Formats: sequence, C-alpha cells, structure tokens
Amino acid sequence: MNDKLELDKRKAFILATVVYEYINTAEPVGSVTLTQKYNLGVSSATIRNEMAELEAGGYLVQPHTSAGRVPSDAGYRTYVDRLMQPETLTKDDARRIRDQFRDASRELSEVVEQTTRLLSGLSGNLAIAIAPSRDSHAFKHVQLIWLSARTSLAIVVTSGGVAAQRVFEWSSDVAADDLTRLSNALNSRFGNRVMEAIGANDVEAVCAELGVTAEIRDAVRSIFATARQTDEPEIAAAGAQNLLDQPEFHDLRKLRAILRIVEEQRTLYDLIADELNADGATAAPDPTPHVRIGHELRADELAECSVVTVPYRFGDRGVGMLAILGPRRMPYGRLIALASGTARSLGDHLSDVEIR
Amino acid sequence: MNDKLELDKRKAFILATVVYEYINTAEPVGSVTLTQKYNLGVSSATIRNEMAELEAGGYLVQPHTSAGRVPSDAGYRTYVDRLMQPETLTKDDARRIRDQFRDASRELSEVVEQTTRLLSGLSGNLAIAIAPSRDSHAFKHVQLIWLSARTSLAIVVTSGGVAAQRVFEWSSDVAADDLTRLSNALNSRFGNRVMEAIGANDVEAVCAELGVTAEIRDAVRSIFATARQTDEPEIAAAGAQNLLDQPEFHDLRKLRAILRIVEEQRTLYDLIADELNADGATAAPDPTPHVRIGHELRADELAECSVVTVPYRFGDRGVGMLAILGPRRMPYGRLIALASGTARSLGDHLSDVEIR
DNA sequence: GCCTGGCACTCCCTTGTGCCGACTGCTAGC
DNA sequence: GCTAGCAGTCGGCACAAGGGAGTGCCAGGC
Repeated sequence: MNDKLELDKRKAFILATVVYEYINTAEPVGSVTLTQKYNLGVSSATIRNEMAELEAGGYLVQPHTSAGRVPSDAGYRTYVDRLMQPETLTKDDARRIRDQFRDASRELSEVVEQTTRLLSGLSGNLAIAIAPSRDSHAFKHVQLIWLSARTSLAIVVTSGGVAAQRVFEWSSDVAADDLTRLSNALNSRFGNRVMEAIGANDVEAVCAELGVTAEIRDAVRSIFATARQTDEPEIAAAGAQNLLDQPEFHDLRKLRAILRIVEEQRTLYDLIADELNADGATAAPDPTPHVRIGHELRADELAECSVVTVPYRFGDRGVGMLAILGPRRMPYGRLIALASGTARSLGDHLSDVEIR
Repeated sequence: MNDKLELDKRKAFILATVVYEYINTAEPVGSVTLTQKYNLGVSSATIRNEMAELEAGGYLVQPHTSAGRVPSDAGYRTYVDRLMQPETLTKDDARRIRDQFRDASRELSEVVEQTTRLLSGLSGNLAIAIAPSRDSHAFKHVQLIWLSARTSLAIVVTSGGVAAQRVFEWSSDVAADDLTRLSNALNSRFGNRVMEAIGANDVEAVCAELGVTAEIRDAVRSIFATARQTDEPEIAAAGAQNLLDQPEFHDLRKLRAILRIVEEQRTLYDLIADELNADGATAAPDPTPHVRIGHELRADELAECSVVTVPYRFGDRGVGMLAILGPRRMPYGRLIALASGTARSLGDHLSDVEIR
C-alpha cells in the first residue's frame, strides 16, 4: 500500500462511486459500468487507468484478473472518513424510533433488549447493545423485608431500578424491627452514592454499628455485591438472521464463525466495548458514531465485517454502547444516522426512566 | 397411506433400522447398506420387497427413483412410539446438568434463559423455554417506598421474585406513613394469594378502605397489573446456530423460514405452548416429554423439523415448558432423556429459589 | 501530456455431455 | 417365501466448450 498517493478530485469521485456501487450491488465494479451509469465525461479506458492507480494505492482490489474492482479496507475507510455524504434520519425511521420509545418498557435491561430489536429491524443488520455498568448507577434504596421469622427478602434499588433481590433463610429468628433499622441506616448512609463507591468495608461498617449478626452482615454484603455486578456486563444482540440476506454470508462457514462470536457474550463485549473503556465511565462520551472496518476489528472472522458503534448516556455518568454489525458493504451513512438517532432517543428515554 | 398395514417383527426391525441409520448418516438408506451393516439373515432382495411394502404403507418415502429410503412422518412416529429404545441420561450429561444448576442464577427469568443455553449446548439443537405464567405465582409482598415527597417506588414480589417495580411521580405531596399503611394493608389482605385471584376490584377495595388518593389507587392498580403480566409470556430461545450444522438446513431458504419463526416470540410461543394450555395451569402436568414430528407441527416451514416438549413445575401450581427444536432426523431417545432430565433439575432448582 | 478506441488476453461461470455408481423392481428358479 | 441376477432409472461428478465481463496495453489523436 502506498500512503503517499494523493487522491485528486477525479480519483476521489471514482473511488466514491465504486464503493457506492459495490455497496448497492454486491458485484465487483468495472470501468464500463461506471461510465455508463455515472456521468464521468471520460472513456472507460481512462477510468481503467485511474482504477489501476487506485489499486496500486491500496484503495481497491481485484478479486481475480478479469473481474471489476472491489473496495479494500482502506478504500472503505477513505469513503467513510472523507468521501461519503453524511445522512440524516429519514422521516420514516425517525417516526419508528419515536414510536418504539413512546411505549417502551421502563425497565433498564428490557429497554436495552428492545432497542437491539428496533435497531436490527431498522438497519437490517445485527444490532448489539451494552447496558451501562451498574457500578455507575446511583444507590437509591435497600429494603430488608420480613417475610417470616426465618426468611427475609432483600432488595437493592439503584437509579437503574431493582439491581438485586434475594431471599435469605436465617438459622435463627430475626425481628422485623431489626431489619427496618438496618435498612434505614444503610439508606441514610449510602443515599445517592455511586454504586462503585460502596465497598464491602462500608457495608460492614454500618452492620457493625447496629450490631447485627454475622449472618445478616454477610447477607447484606452479598446483596450489595450482586447489585454492583461488576463481572458480567449486560449485553444483548438481535437480528442475526438479517445477515443471511447478505450474499457475503451465503458461505455457511463464514456465517458460523460470526454467529460463534455473537453467541459468546464475552467476545462480543470485547468487540464493542473498546471505546467504552477507553473513554472511562467518568468522562462524557463522544456521542459521534465510530466505524471500524474489516481488519480494524482485529478478528479474522470479522475481516469482511464492519461495526458502527455509538455510546448512549444513562443519567449523568453512566454510559452504554449501541452497535451495528454487518458486512463491510454496509450503507454507512444510513447506519450511522440510525445508530446515533437511536442512541439519542435511548438516552432521552432512560433519563425519563431513571430513578432520581 | 394404508393404516391397516400391520408391522410384523421383521418389518418393524427394518423400519427401526432405516430410521436409526438415516438419523445417523443423513443419507437415504438402501437395501444393500442395510444387509451389510446389520445382521438381517436375509438377502438385500428380500429387504427390497419389505421396503417396498413399508413405502406402500406410508412409513418410508423415496426421494427419487434410484435412491434409498427415508422415513416419512408416520415412519418417525412409529419409531418414536413403538420401536426405539428409551434412553437414560448419560453420566456426562447428568453431570453437566447438575453443575449448571448448582451455580445457576436465583432469578426466575435468568434461570430460564440459562436453561435454554444449557439445553441447546447439550442437545446440539435449538432450545426454547417458556417461563411459568406469573398469574400462577403466589403474591408475597408489595412495598411502596417513599423516595421523596413527590416520588415513590413500588415493588411487587411474588413467589417468583420481583415481578414489577416502578417509580411514580405524584402531583401532590405524599406521606411516608400513608405508603407504609397501604403496603401493610395490601400485604395482609393478599398474602400468599395466587396472583390470578387478585383483580383490579380487590386492589381498589383496599385503597378505598384506607381512603388514599385516586392517583395512588391508579398507581397501585397498574403495578399489580404489570406484576400479573398476562399478555406477554416470557420466552427464551438459544442455539439457533446449532441448526447450521444440520445438512437439511444448508438450504438458506429453509433456514431463514425457521429463524423467522423463532424470532417471532408469538409464533414461537404458540408452537410450544399447545400442551401447556391444554393441560391448564391448575392440573398437575404430565411430565412425560411429547414429540411432534414434521407436519404434526402444523407449520409448513417446520415440515422437516421435530419438536420435543416437556413441562416443568414451578412450585405447586406453576408450569413452564422446555422444548428442543431440530430436524426430524434428530436423536429422539437422547433428546427426550435430556429434556426430561433438564426439566426435572430445573423444577428442583426453582423450588429452591421460590419464595415461600 | 492526457485521453481514447481497439485488441488480445485472462478468468469465471454456465451449459451440455458422458460416465459412474447407487439403488430399485422384476423375474425366474430354488 | 427367499434369492440371484439383470435391466432400468436417476443423481452427481468430471470435463470440455463457449460466452461474457473486464482488464492491460498500445498506437494514434486532440
């Protein structure tokens, strides 16, 4: 690849047109097609020369000698960064997004799941969403509920809703009053604190002050740990069957490889969350969609895929991630508009739902 | 099809062997293969005559003139009902099921989802699970929690855990005491009643007795309605990518048709829940797995599929459903054992988790 | 110096053909 | 009632031929 190749106006136009045409037709683009379909003012021979140079520059590749040209990763990259027209949401898409969130669930994890379904339906690709880490939620309430002398229910509520709930069975009788006092103490101590900032030590300190049994102390510690749930990020994906429509996935092996990645929550998370962690949960996320193309994804199975990611905010600090995964040959402009539009609406919806 | 054809011992053995062989190889079975691989004591010509009669009787079909035989729906049906050996769980499968439930989640919907993953992994097919209807849960607790003068959090807990939670914003100030009194009244009135038996009227009656505002009354009514959630049954599916391995689904059109069904929660529910509703939630379910084969599923797209369903119990009355969907050419004995073993373990786990 | 028409060449893909192999049904004989 | 043998059928594979799309290059023109 020759990075020094500057694209003059005509080369840029040809490259843009090849990418555009290939995205729409899935067929390698030849010089004659180009001159016939687009008004270039020069002959196909000239285009051939230009295309040869674009290939030498690393922007295009030829599947085989007598075929047309197909964009390379670098070709797509240039297209996305410099050549394509930014798009805005179509009226119809905007309406569907609005409708979806008007009667969306009020429960965080359900909203996230519904959003992947919406986004996969609109985009015709695979949609993925990561819920904001519970560590960034604000603590709202804990309630230890007396069910019987030997059983209690514990519930922890954060700004995202019920974050943990668990029934405990005690080895000795427990008084309802004690549970209430403990609940009140925990609530007044931790009210509105970020979950991340509530450690096991803090919980134990409160328990110690009230002199509750070791059994109850352990129970409370464990319910707070569950509520933080730092280990398993919540992630949802929908629309894998959309990929079947794409000719690049008619090869079953490729399809399988991709589905395997999607099936593994962990790899899927790693794929999408790069930028989430880079930003850090505290910094305000850059709400611009990011595009990663082919090998930029650093996974051989995804060499023919691209991913559009965009963060969405949950309250003041929480950040989640939306993503669209599809073939490199995806309509970038439209998908970027869809992703950022959906992320915005999702953020708005969540600030409605958030417990303040 | 000729229902009067009685299967003598030899015909039965030949049919069983053809089904068995086809299940294992996915290739039409010819008379010579049969005589060579299995000790039949007669020549291939005799087998040919027998197979011709089995075809006339509707048990076998020929994909084309010069091909071997393949079982028909009726052939599989006879195999499943009368010919095959019942299997028990292998030690290895039993261990994996045990391991899974040992550290499974304690939250109902999560358990259901994890179970589909387990069952799809073990069976190598698509696994589906329907959570027991919340109508059959027992009411355990409602708590109206004062967050601020104008906001409250309402939580309804049933035997299945937190069934509903919602933040309400009031148009006028609300006293914490009023919320507590209302919570107590509702709890003592409804304690342990089946959710199904708690109607909007009952809720309103309690509210009227305490003289709460219309706003609060509506809020309570709505949170109870959400908790019952009769409309949208909870359903999970996992392992669709397993179907890619099966040669019958290498045709992308068929695969698409099936994925479309699985994607639609509603159709998926209808597919599995037949027997759930037939039994009624009150009757103790027959814990024997049911098998439906090909056209018995009453869906053209599933003409080449079979489904194994088995109910599992949740507490005394609640019933959910597990299912395995795969090609007709599935190892029925093994899958039946897996399904019923998993259903049993799931039921046991749930009675641990259930709030009593 | 850049552009263009023309041409030879390359390679894929489709179509057609022939052959092999698998399997059946039938018949005559044991 | 069973069996051996045989003719017939059909799918699938290998192979060759032809068409088509597209390229690179070259010589000539503006």
